[in-house]
Formats: sequence, C-alpha cells, structure tokens
Amino acid sequence: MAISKRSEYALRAVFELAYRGSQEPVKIQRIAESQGIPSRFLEGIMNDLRNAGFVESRRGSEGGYVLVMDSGELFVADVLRAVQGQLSVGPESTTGGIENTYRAGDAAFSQYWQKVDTMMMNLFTEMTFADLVKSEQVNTDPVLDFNI
Amino acid sequence: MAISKRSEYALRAVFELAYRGSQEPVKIQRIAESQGIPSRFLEGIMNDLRNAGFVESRRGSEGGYVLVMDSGELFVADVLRAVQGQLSVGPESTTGGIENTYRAGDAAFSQYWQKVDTMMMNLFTEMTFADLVKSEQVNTDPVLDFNI
DNA sequence: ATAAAACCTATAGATTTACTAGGAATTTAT
DNA sequence: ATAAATTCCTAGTAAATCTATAGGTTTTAT
Repeated sequence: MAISKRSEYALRAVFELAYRGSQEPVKIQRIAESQGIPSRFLEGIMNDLRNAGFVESRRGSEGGYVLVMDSGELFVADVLRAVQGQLSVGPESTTGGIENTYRAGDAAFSQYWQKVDTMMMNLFTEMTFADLVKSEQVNTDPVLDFNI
Repeated sequence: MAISKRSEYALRAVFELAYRGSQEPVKIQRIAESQGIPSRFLEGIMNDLRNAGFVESRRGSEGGYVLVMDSGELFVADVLRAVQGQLSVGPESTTGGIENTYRAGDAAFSQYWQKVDTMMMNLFTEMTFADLVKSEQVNTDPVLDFNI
C-alpha cells in the first residue's frame, strides 16, 4: 500500500479541521486553499469522510464541515481506511485464477507480509490528529525552538 | 510504497534460488514454473538482480542463475531496492510546481512519514532470505509441527 | 553446427490515479 | 419568496503506471 494523493489530501483536510479547532463549519474552499488541494477533488474526499462518520456537513451559505469527534480520538488509520481501499503492504493475493498449487515460499511470505502489515497498522493506529497538531506546533512555534 | 507484482516475483525468484541452494545455475524456466511467474516477465527481473550484483548468470545450454552471496547476507530490502523505484511509503513530495508556500502540517506530516519509512525499512532490512527459507521449512516440515 | 538458454528493445493492453464537469439538492441571507 | 452559496451526486477524461508479450541477438554446451 502506498499513500495516494487522495489519502494524503484526506489526512491534510482532517488535520486542517483539527488544527483550526473551530466549532463553526469550515468550507471546502478554505480547506482546499489552506492545504493546496484541488477543491473539486476534495469534494469527493470529504464525502468519504462524512460517510465514515468523522465529519458532519452543513449545506448552504454558511455551510462546511465540522469534526465530529475529538481529534485525540481520531487516528490516521481511520482516515486511511475510509478513503483508501485496502491497507495492506504485501502484494495482492492471487484471487484471480483457481490457484490451488502450493509453491515453496507461500507460507514464509504470507507470514512475513502479515507481520509487515501489522507493524504498519500499528504505526497508523498509534497516531492521532491531536498528536499531529501538537507535533506541528512544536516544530513551528519559535518560542519552543531551543536550537536558536 | 506498495509491493508490486514485479517486486513480489523478484523476491520469490531469489527465494527459490536460496531455497534450492544449488551450486549449479537454475534456469529462468525452472524458477518461473516453481514460483508461478510468467517466464518472459521474469527475464527482465533477473536482469535487474544481475545488475544489482545479487546473482550471476551463465548463458547457453546449461545456463541459468546462481546466487552470488550467502542467503543470510541478502536482505529483502536489497532486492526491493533493485527492482522497485523508491521505497518510501509516504506520498510523493510535490516536486512538480515551485511550491514555496508553507502549509500548516508540512512539518508534522513530513516528520511522520519519515518515521513510517524508517520503520518500514527496518522491517525490510532485518529479514534475510535465509530467514525466509528457515521460516518456510518450519512452517511446512511435518516433523516440526507440534500442533498435531 | 545445432540447440538451448540468457539478453535486449519495443510495445500493447489493462488498470489506476488525479482531476474536471455539469448539474441537483439544500441551506442561509436578504 | 428569491437568490446566492454551498454541499452532494454521477460521469468522464487524460495521463501515468503496471503487467505481460513479442521478436530477435548473443553466448555457451554438446
């Protein structure tokens, strides 16, 4: 699994909402401009996020999107799952043909890819958007920069 | 980064060589049949592996490929690097336009993807083909199956 | 000499990705 | 009520990437 542009945009959009921490809905246009995302493209992404239940939307003049849950309870893994098909790193299982023949290495690789996937998922499941916001603040706030 | 079919084939091909442990060259046809890889496709892959210096080839009637190094000194990461472009998981860096504007989250995400990549690389760099062969034997040898 | 195999280059078909377009539905401001 | 703003829904397209195939050249063992 590679992080697609779509996934990146989804993460950045949620980050933007968490970063602003606004109770008022934020428009797609705003999010798009702030994060450098094509706005029409972002529409579809926000839809996925809404269907997944992470954001609520309001239409009309003062419309936009609001984070439903606390950013400390929303994980990178959640968003990735919502916008990206599968999250596994290993190669696609040969579901195509009726491959019944066992090949030397099947067991070893299957086990290995499973391990890799697990490690990956752990990384994605450990990181919340609150963490990311905190990290951003630490990295950009000059007051916190002790290296000057 | 997702593991492409090409990468999977490369790993399986090297595994096959390590698994056989033969001093005699193994033909592409044999590798392809054993591992279920399209043989013409495998040609290009073996070429990459040769250019990377992991296998040596012999042409002609009794030709084929031999592993150059001990399978305990060859890592999954090496093979992936040889056949797959980049190994990073995070999204492509926006090298396209002259994007100079800093966006909220750049620091946080950049740091995060770097961490993810590092963890990934560790997984790939820790696993040798000798390990995989061992794992395959443990998983398939009935004598070693204590769960019966 | 012949056969068998690696090697080289090109390319076709399929799939995925990133993005765009047009309009319908809904809410707010006036 | 009307108009404007915004989300929502459904296609579709251009480009890239990936998988695989094809034809022919070079090398080697017998």
